[in-house]
Amino acid sequence: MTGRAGTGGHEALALPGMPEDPPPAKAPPAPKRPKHNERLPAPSRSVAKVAVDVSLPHLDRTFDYRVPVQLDESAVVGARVRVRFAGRTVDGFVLERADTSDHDGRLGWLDKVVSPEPVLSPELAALCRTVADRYAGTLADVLRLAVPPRHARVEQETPPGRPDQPAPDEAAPDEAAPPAEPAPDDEAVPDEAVPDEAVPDEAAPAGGTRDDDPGWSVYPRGPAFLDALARRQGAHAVWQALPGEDWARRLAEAARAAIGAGHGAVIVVPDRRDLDRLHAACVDVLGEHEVAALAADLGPAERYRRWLAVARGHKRLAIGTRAAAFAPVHDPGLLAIWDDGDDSHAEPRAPYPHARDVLLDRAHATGAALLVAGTTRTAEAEVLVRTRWAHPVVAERATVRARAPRVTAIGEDDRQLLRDPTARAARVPGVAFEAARQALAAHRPVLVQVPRRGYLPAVACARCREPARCRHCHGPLGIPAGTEDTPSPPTCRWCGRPDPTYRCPACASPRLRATVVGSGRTSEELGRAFPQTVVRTSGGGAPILDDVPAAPALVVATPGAEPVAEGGYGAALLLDGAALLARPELRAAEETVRRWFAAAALVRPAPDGGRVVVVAESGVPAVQALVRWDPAAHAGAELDARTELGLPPAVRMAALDGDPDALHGLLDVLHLPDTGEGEPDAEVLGPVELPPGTRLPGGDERTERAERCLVRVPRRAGRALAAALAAAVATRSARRDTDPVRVVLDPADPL
DNA sequence: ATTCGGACGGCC
DNA sequence: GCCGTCCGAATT
Repeated sequence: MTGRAGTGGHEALALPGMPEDPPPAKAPPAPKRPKHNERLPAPSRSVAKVAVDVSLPHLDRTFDYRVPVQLDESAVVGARVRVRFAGRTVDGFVLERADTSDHDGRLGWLDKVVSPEPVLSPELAALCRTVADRYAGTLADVLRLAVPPRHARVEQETPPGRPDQPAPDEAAPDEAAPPAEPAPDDEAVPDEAVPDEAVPDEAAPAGGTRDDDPGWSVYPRGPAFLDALARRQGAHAVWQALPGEDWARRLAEAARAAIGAGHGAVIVVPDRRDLDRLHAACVDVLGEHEVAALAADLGPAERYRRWLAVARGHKRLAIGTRAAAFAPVHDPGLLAIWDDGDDSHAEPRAPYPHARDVLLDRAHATGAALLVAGTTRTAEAEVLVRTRWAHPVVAERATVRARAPRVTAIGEDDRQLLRDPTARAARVPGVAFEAARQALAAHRPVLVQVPRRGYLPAVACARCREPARCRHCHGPLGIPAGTEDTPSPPTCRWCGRPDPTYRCPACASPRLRATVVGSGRTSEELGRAFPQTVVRTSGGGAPILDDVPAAPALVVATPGAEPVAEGGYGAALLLDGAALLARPELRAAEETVRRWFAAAALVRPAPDGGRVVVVAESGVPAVQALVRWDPAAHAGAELDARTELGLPPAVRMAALDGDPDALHGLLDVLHLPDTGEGEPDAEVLGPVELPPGTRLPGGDERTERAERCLVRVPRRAGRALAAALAAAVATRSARRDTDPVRVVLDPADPL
């Protein structure tokens, strides 16, 4: 009220001299704002539905703003804008223009169009929404992963309508690109998928061979897959590349099939090294002007420049590391991922999407073909095959036998039986020395794959093999780098305390042995055994080599850093397999197989003398898979084992990490999906303690006690689980229960 | 009667 | 998350 006595408040409204339509109560006829400050709404479609850059789970929806006439032209769908939100100015994207709003209250004005560049197409927005939902995350978080930061100068370099290369059909296919069917919620991707007529079982009508891509003809379904690409039939394939395969070229050829038919293509690889190789192949097959290589380490300007070229339709093939799964390729006909078992395909930022699953969702939404490729097959890819959502593209056994090296397994027992003096003295058994000797004699390089980096990183009891653990914090003991003459005492890798008087708690032996031996010592050992031979080291601290010449050399490499050898390696030695397989992780076997095959695939075929020696018991399935070169069978066995144990991907899981109170708070408001069909749809496992020092997102300080709960549901309930978790997280966030709980769906390693 | 502050709801 | 509002308790 004003200075007047309050008793007559209501009558005051009736007093003469008031404005016709006064704002309620407070009515001093204050000096009017001048007219030029007023904003008028755009004549039509004056409502903009905006995705605001606010990652609060309970605010994960669009908000409507009034478009002023001045911004009518520039506030296009997909444009970056600035709006007032909760009293602050925030960034956002226009998702839609509409005539009306569902919002009852007054709409705020769209403050500013940062740029009229339509960076967030409806297709990309829909994909991000789907990914957010699948991972129980927010759209804002996914948009930050999918759309790189703007670089204004780059945007100005080339006007949007003027591609530097003639871009045929620039306008038409863009508009013709919209998603096929909006996926009904319950029959989405392979959880519940129905088989489709993706790749015909017979070879294509044209015959078994495409003269332009003879490389794919080695695989019985290969040519049919390329034909399906050319016809945009939405083929889904799981491809196991043969040893020695020029996979990069095959992928480039697949992209050419899609692009030749007027569509786009996306290919995702694990790292920069693979990207460089793929880029060279794509330029070779398709020419420079079609290819955009997207990598996170380019720097903001170059990153945005290339991304923009894709978004504007100037480049139809986007290749890159995991974020490229979102690359705004128009009308994609092919979506491919190479080596989907590599853990760098998993995004480390919330909501932790995996590139393979992003592409899967995208294939579903757009009707594009999906190609999940690798030398080996993951259990996840096996699910696609087994549900008949995807067809396997694999070579016949005879072809495999002709291309694969000969594999010999040497177990610990074998070593002792052989009474091999070298074997007892060193980690490298005599059979391996012999294979290496032969290869070097044939003037071929020898690949020596050593796990992890460093020098004796982990140790165990020499008598009973019990892993040596810190007496203080139970972290793993390791031996820091030192010299052979003056060895350092074992030291905890978590807390850093040395323990010079270690005794095994199980058997009291003071003696220790290495369980994982780094490349340094192996290099020394082999160097001594072949004194006249050059030793090259790749990875594990040393620079990574891309390739090595066809000349005698010992090439010591860590997994993922194996150089390609010109003409192939004469032999490969895979050391310390037992230690790899013995790890407790869910993916220990799968990962070991993946590393072994990656190295062995670089070796010459058996008929040309190529040999692989793997130090591991020959009876274990992983070794069998390598000996028989049957990665698909191993994936099948792996999936069977996980089905038996109720582990992903046979089931869907969510990991919930947080301090005990926060976890309880979340579980209290979590309504787990339950269809009431007898068996329980969801199980909560745990909580278990997480290792000390586990960082939680948003946790300012190190949480004292971090625990993990696992929620397990049948695959068909995966979406419902994500929805339930998203709702629970939203409830908590609306209540300002802000203690961090990290929700990870399909965690790489739930154990 | 007036001021201050913490809780809570809404955010277009 | 942050702002604004509302209400109760402390303060004048």
